[in-house]
Amino acid sequence: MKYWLMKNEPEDYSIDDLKNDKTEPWDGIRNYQVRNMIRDDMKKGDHAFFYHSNCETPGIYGLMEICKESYPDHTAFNKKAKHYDKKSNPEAPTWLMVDVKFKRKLKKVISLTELKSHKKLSNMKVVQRGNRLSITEVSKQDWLYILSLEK
DNA sequence: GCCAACGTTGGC
DNA sequence: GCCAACGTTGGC
Repeated sequence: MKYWLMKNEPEDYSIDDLKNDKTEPWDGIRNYQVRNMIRDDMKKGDHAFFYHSNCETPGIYGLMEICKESYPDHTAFNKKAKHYDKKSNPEAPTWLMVDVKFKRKLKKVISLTELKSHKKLSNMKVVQRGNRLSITEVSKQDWLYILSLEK
């Protein structure tokens, strides 16, 4: 079982949207590193943090679970979709997505500022300068440590 | 809204 | 295959 941190802009889709929808395809991944990760390493039942990026308080807002392993991201073929990719061929899809299931919101938001203030978490990708991957793996140790900050 | 960091594109 | 130009991400 692995643990992940998945970023999204709340303006686009937030933890509250996921709470309403229960499950949702995590589409729009257009980065090869991230695609390879979800294709090769992400399994049904893995746990993930829902991270809000590009907003007033970037940070971890909730917990979710991977409920469907990677499959073609059809939004890549939709000219009207935000992340349409004209080079992607439906016969051999370049881009993949997984489905996520809402678990719960955190009792309190663990902001990026707070994450950065903990030396123990300095190995996390999300606190490192210049990190632009929208999905990163979180160690079990860090996962548990972050959950302990919720209290 | 600015801009640093980094990925991608494409000319050569 | 190099690398400059360009686009995107995302914190601030």
